[in-house]
Amino acid sequence: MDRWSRTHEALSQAALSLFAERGYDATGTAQIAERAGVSEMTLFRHFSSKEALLLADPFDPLIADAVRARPVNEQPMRAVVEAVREAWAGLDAESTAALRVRLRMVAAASGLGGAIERNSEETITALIGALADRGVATVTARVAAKAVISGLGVALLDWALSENDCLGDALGRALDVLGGADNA
Amino acid sequence: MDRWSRTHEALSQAALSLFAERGYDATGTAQIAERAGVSEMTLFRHFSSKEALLLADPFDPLIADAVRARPVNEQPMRAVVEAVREAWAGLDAESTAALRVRLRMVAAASGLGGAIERNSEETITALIGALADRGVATVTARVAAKAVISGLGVALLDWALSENDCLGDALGRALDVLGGADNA
DNA sequence: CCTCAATTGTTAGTGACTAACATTAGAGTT
DNA sequence: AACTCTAATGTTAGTCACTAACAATTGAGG
Repeated sequence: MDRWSRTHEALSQAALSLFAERGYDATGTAQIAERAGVSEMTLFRHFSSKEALLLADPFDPLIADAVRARPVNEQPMRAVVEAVREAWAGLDAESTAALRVRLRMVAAASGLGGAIERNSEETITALIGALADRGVATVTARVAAKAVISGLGVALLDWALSENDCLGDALGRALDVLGGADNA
Repeated sequence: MDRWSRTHEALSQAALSLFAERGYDATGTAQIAERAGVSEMTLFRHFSSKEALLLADPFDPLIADAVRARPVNEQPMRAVVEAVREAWAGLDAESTAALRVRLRMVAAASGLGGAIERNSEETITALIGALADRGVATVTARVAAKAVISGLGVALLDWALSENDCLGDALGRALDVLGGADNA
């Protein structure tokens, strides 16, 4: 663990604890830097924005590999949907709980609409690449990737706010909708 | 045309002309207010943000009505997709050209990713309402509406940057993908 | 011990956006 | 024409995320 990783971790910890205590909006970047024992400038060298401290890409880039494993002649939307379904199947209880905490903060904060997609750029890019490998046109790939991730973001927020719902079920329902299933 | 509408129009005009001259990023809200002959405070009373000056809801709320006109047992995604297709069919050449200009500014500016969806909240809300009237679950409705609008935003940006492409064709291809067609 | 590059600190600033309160314009009434 | 009352605007002073330029420091390898 080099110096960079240490401060990176310290900043993340400081941010999450402060967000939990006072809420996202009421927490300033200066306070986060102070608790991490670091200057504010350093904070922005490690995280491009304040919201990046809360949403450090919870989505997994292994989704792209799952897309590549789908049947070649499958429709783009369905391929992405099924890939996401498989990729999210193996998520332990601990990560799930942590994700829920983070997403609840997103929901509680004002002005964080679309924050999930904004911080899923890497995942979207990976998805586009995987679809391109299947011979899908670039525009088509971008449309499908963005649509699925955006829809998924809505479902994730809804799940995080609900109390007794299983993540797998919530995602499954959303993916059914996105894939064109007949959910009325 | 009352006073409110006049300043509203003046602000919109001032903003668009300045964006065209110096670009979005290089234009400050103070300059816009000055050219409109108005204080900066008034600007924010008329437009909730700087980007709202560029993206004053180009999407039509009549999309919701088109959803209501779709067959009741149609899948949510397909219903929304087809409704959008119909709603955008009647768009004159002038509006199309103006839309292209605006979207090119969006593409040129930095930090305006997701700006389209952010300013389509009303359309999304309307879509959700229309889907709810069909008996679709609220989560399902939100997922479908958000996914379609997000995917559509990507297609719109791509169309705006391309030179010789017909808007109807571009939208049609995107909607096919979103609806689950077999576009490889 | 020295060097050099990576990492961090300092300072000063920009620009979008907000709050509280004073001021004006303008349509309707008498 | 004077009067009123509300919508609309102005003023001031501020907050806060984020950036640029440059100086200082840490730490690993020679």
